[in-house]
Amino acid sequence: MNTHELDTKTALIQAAGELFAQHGLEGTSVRAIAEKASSNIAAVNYHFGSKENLYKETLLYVARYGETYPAVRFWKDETRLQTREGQIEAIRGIVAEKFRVIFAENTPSWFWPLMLRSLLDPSPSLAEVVQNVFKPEHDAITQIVRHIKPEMDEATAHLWGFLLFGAVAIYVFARAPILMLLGRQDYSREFLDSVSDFVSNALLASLDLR
Amino acid sequence: MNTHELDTKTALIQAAGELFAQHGLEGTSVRAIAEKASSNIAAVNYHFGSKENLYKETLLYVARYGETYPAVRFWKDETRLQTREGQIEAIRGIVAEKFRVIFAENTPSWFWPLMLRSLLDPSPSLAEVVQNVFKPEHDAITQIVRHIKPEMDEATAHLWGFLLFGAVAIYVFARAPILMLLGRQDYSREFLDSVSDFVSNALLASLDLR
DNA sequence: GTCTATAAACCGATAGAC
DNA sequence: GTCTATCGGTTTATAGAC
Repeated sequence: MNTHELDTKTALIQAAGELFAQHGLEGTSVRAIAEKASSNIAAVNYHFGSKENLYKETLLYVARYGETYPAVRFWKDETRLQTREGQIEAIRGIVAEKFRVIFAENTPSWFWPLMLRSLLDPSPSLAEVVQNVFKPEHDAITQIVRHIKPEMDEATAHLWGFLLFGAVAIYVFARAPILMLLGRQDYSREFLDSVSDFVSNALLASLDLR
Repeated sequence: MNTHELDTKTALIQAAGELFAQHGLEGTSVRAIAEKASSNIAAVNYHFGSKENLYKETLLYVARYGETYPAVRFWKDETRLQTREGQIEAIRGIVAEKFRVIFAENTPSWFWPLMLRSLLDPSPSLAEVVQNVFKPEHDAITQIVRHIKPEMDEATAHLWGFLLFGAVAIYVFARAPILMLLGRQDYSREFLDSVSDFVSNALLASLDLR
């Protein structure tokens, strides 16, 4: 696989990812992808076999280059979770890094809308995405929460993980309605910082950590 | 408009709603809608003018028959919010009713997936949906929260509303992944009750109401 | 590997019979 | 109001030239 071929494949994945994020798998045509990637309609089938396979590759691409597993890292360094201050720092750090990575300047804006859309769409790739992208981080979060509150049962720890997920994800998949309700044009850096702070505080309060 | 015509229109809306929820506007064909509604491909254009217009009608149908504005009701009956117990009851009641209505037996399972998908899709109907379906409830929630905590500024009250929205919506749009992570086949009544309880407690904790 | 041309199927919308 | 037939356009996928 030479450089040129890699360039074409990457260009197709990036063009496709952006279009899939906006219009979904079924709403995006191979022609539109080829045109956006400055390629031709035969290239998609040559490099990926089919549109469905290219869709799966765009999801794997996001999992590879947009990965954010802050809870996994905090859980590996368990010693920092021994003190109350360390626990607070961990929760704040996890939330802050999620917002920071998801809305970073150099994170393509289609990464997470595509990820969340893939959760809503019935697709054969869904199980793979959940297993590789969401399960490791979710598992680490439940472990951390049960470490902080040993009396919490496993079922409740799962719900806490979903609360964190929902509190962050809403700003991705309901971006347009949120901006409408706030009368804003876009999320500013200051706004995202205040959201991260607010979400951290709410999650800490639910753990009796202040 | 006779009964038969009403039947056909309703059948088309219900068939279309289910397909739009699964495959989106662009992923659903007029032929598939007509077949599912046991009608013919000319019926959609005869009754609704276009596929886009039928899409808009399915959203209005959900807004009409699936409406759940518990916060609006609680805010209208402001006297119940004077005591601490009344405030706790209000928050619990709002959360419980949202889960109850969204996952009710007689609520078609496509109602809220379609609603949430419409937030993610760039569509001319989005502004109308936000204005008619989400804004009234969101406004009531911010009012109630600011009544409970008068020192909270308006921006933070908005964030609290989004926290509530995200905490509930995650169980709609990430239903499949959540079931995978829990190793379940479906949400049970007991599970949804425990989720409603957990979310209420977390939201109350963030307001220092226990 | 890249591209044009094209095949075969499908799309939304509509005309016209009943 | 319902339905079939059909128009004009687009879709994915592929064959074959370079």
